[in-house]
Amino acid sequence: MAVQLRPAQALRLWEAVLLEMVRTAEPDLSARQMTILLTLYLETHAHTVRGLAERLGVTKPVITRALDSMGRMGLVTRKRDPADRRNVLIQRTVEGALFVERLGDRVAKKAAELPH
Amino acid sequence: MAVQLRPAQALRLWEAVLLEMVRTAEPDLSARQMTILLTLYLETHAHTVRGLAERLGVTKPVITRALDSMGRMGLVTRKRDPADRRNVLIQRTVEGALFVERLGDRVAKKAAELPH
DNA sequence: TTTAATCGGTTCGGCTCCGAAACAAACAGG
DNA sequence: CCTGTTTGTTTCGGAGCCGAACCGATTAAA
Repeated sequence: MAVQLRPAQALRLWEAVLLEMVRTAEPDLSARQMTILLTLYLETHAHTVRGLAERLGVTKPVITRALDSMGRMGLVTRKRDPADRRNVLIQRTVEGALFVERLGDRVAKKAAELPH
Repeated sequence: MAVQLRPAQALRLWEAVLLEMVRTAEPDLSARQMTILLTLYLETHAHTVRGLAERLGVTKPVITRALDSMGRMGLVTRKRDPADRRNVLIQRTVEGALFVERLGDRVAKKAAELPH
């Protein structure tokens, strides 16, 4: 069964989750950083800087800087591709996986609490 | 009937909507700005700068600047409170309402397209 | 009336981010 | 080799945001 979510409910859900994010402001991720993080943890194949830049429709430095800051937060790691040493493969971390998992739980919880 | 959304589905939904936002990047709103906008359009009572600052847990200049930029985008307007002229009441605009409405439709559409 | 409190806005130095361009390293083909 | 391409990073000037502190206007209290 597909997920039934009316536009008004969607907005309430979006606001509730955003408000909790802004208020707690743990690792404060921008929309771009959050998109990169979710892409990394939901699309399981290997990811490169170039691939992420194309997917998001941004330039390469944006990805490099986002990976820098998320790396400082411990959410991702980088490794040279041994097969083609020009490439950098972005790798997941335990901390990053936990962060994404908490986000999923948070959204699901807010959805369950929505008025009918 | 409450909204049923598993954590894995929630993450897919979040990623899909964020990706579309980043790629189109129309009015590019930060998490704080988006939260303010949704608060204004979902909580129908009158809003002041101070009230919004408390709700989001941020300082007043943050709200002032967010309202400045959203005002330039045509998403909100400000008006002095005639009853207490120290207050500034934030007002909705047609353009802002349309923006919020599009967001709701977008999230609902992505939710309906989610795999089971 | 004078003093204090409240409200939104502005100033300030510091920090982050932006994209275009230049760059170094690594491959590919002749 | 040597030339050209690809990949990720760095540099650069410019723009925007940050919170603490301060400011001017307004209201409330003494």
